[in-house]
Amino acid sequence: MRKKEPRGENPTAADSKPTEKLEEIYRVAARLISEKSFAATSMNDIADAVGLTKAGLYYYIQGKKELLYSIANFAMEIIETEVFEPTRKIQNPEERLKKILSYHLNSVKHLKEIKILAGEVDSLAANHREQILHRKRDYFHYVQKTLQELKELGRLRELDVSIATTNLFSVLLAEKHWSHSNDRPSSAETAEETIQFILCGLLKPGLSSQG
Amino acid sequence: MRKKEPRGENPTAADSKPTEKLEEIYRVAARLISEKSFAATSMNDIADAVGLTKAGLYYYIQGKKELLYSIANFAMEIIETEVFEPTRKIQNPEERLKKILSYHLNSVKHLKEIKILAGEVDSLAANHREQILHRKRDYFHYVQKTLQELKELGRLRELDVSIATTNLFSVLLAEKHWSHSNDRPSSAETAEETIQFILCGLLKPGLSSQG
DNA sequence: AATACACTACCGACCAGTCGGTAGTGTATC
DNA sequence: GATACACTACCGACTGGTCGGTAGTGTATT
Repeated sequence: MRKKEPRGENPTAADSKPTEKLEEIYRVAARLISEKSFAATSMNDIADAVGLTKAGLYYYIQGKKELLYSIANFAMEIIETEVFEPTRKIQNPEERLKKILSYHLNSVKHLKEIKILAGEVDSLAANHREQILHRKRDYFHYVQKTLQELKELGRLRELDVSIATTNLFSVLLAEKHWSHSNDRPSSAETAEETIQFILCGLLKPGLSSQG
Repeated sequence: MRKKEPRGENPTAADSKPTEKLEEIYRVAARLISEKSFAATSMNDIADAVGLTKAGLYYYIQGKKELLYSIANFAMEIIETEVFEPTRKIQNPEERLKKILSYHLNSVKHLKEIKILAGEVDSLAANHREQILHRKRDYFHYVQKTLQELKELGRLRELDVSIATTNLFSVLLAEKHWSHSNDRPSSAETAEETIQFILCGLLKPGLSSQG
């Protein structure tokens, strides 16, 4: 049973560098899946959107669930390189938290892929799901640890760190699905307001070193 | 062309429960749809879950989209009777806001149906979608108006009322889909912490009349 | 000639929805 | 009390269509 890979790549490095077309497929599929849902998005939809037939699309990918898994991994890598890596060395937990929020909301241009991470994990095959869940847990605990440090410094108001982290993620990951299709292009100002909303919900007032 | 309605509407019966099965269908379908998604939930899934065949299920409902529409209306009615109606007469906007949050998070036992309201509206037929969106808009504006009143009283921190309302809804509607299946039964304490999180994110510190 | 890329044509499984039928219950007539 | 009809609450079997996925073929470049 051979896998058909578009590149005759080293079988030990399973999915290390995707081609240009493959990245386009990931990007387009992520957009479609996040707009509808995984189940509501057909392979024909994706194929049409990237200018291929379904069979042509299957030249690049192994299956629908494998495509979802690739997108999820892609999204986790974005989080790790654009949020986790640039903030992990910051000593001051308050500054670290601010950077985490800022990078997550501003720098990351791939919120659609991340939205998939949040909502479609259980469409994955069991082993892949476990893998993605593990990486998600790691990120959650990284933020939670930052809040814990803040609490130990007395900067946090009286609250449960676990619940607080959950609430933080609620705002970070929220699609704005209630208000009328308010297509204000989630600007830097909006992000800044959202960051302030989260910070004020967590930190004690008056102590912040305003930046 | 007659509609086939299961309700025999017996006027003599003092204790009639003709829509019992239909309500069970709504409840079960809402659970399934909120756990998977509308597209991923088949009519056979729903039929099995209520102990019918698909044909038997179709005795009670008109179609898949119509079922979704019924659930959405059911959820909107819950919001209106359990959140909107009990709070609309409260004069003090801060107290009104607190009650809105509290009723939404605590009293409402139908968060799954409401989650469908938030996420699956565009699976509806066009006319039904417009109707539901209108009712959602009304609720959004009701909360937004409360924040506007608070702003005019100087109780709100420096923020855009529209963005703030969106952030508020983000927390209210969030499914906790990031952290590991943390099945702490979303208790009253969790709700109270979430309410405090929202309030602190919105209101100026120190002015609140602590209750 | 070999490889990469893309197509047409098709498959079995499953989907939403329909149709004809029927067991059980009530109820009015003989 | 037996017959007749009406109505509720379902079911088995089916249809047209779409799904994910595949086999086999063509073509352009190397």
